[in-house]
Amino acid sequence: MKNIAPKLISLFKEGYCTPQIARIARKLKEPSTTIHYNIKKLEKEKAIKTYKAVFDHSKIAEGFCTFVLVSLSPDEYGDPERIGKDLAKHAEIESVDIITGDWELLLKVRVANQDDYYHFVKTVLSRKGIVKINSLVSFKQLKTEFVAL
Amino acid sequence: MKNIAPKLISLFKEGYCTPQIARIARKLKEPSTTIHYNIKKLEKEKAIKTYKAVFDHSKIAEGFCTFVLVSLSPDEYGDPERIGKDLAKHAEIESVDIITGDWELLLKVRVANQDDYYHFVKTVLSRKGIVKINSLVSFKQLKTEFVAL
DNA sequence: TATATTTCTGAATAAAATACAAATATTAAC
DNA sequence: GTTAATATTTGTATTTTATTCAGAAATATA
Repeated sequence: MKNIAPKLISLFKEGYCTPQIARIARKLKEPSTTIHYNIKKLEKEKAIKTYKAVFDHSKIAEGFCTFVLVSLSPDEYGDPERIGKDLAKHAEIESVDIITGDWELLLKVRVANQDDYYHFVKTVLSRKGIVKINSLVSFKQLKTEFVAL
Repeated sequence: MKNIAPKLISLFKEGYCTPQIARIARKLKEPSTTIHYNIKKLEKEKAIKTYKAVFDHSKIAEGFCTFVLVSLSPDEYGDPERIGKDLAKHAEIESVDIITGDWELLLKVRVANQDDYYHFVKTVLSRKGIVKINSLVSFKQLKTEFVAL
C-alpha cells in the first residue's frame, strides 16, 4: 500500500487543482476559448491566487476546529505581522488575521481532537510574544470557505 | 463586452474546478491512473467536498473582512442552527460556526468597504433572533483557507 | 491456505486545455 | 468624429489530460 491519500490532502490544501473550462463554457453558454481567455486574465491580474480542494475535515482527522484570539506582549504589539507570519507556517492553522479591538491576532485552527489541540497550544502558542489566548471552540460548522456544509 | 469575470468568480467560489491528476502524478512520481484511483476514492468517501478557487479578495471588490461574534435571543438560543443556516445563504458570508463561550455564532464576512459593511449589518444582521454583535475587523490577512498571502 | 476485497497500473479511448490567428469591440488620442 | 491602439471574442488545429477498462498485485478475511 502506497498510502497516497495523505500526500494528496497535503497538495490539495494549497493547490494542484485547475478550472473546468469546458464545464463552465457549457454552463454560461459561451465558447470555451472565451472562458479560457477570461480565466487567464484573472490569473494574470493575480485576482485568483490558486485552485484547491475543500475537505470535510471530520473525514481527514481534522474534526476539532477552534478560533483563537491572541494577545501579544508590549514589545511585539507594534509588529504583529512577524509573529503572525511565523504562525501561518503551521499546517494546523487555516487562517491568520491581524484584527482590531482587545486582541491582536485571530487564528483558525484545525486538529483531530481536544488532546491534539492541547498539544498544539502547548507547543505552538506557548511562546515568547504571546501573553494570552482565548479559544472559541466550534461546535458545528455550517459554512466554510464559502462552501455550505 | 460580455463581462464574464463576475460570473466566473461566482462559480469559482464554490466549485467548477478539478484536480490536476497529471501534474500530481509527476510530482509524486506515481502513475496517473494510480493518482486518479486515489482521488476518486477520496471523492466517493466524501472527504473532498469540492474544488474551488482562492481569490485575492482585495482584487475582486471584497477588501473589507470582518469576524462577527453574534449573540442570539433566549428564544433562539437553543437552536442556533436555524439562524446560522439562514445566514449561510448570503454570498458575503465566508463561514458560519456555532461556538462555545459568551457568543453563539461566529461569522466571517467579506464586503468591498466599510460602507458596504454597515449596509450588510443593517440589512442582514439586524433581525429578529440576533440581540447583539461584536465586529472584529481584519486589518491584514496573512493566511486564508490554508493559503498564505 | 483459500477466497474475497482492495489497491495499483498499463494500454486504449474520450475529453479537455491550449496555442494561434482572425474578427470584433472598446478605449484613447487628436 | 475619425483614427489608431488596445482589449476581447471566437473558430480551428494541436497538444495535453482525464477516463475507462482489464488484469495484476497486494491486502484483508474466513
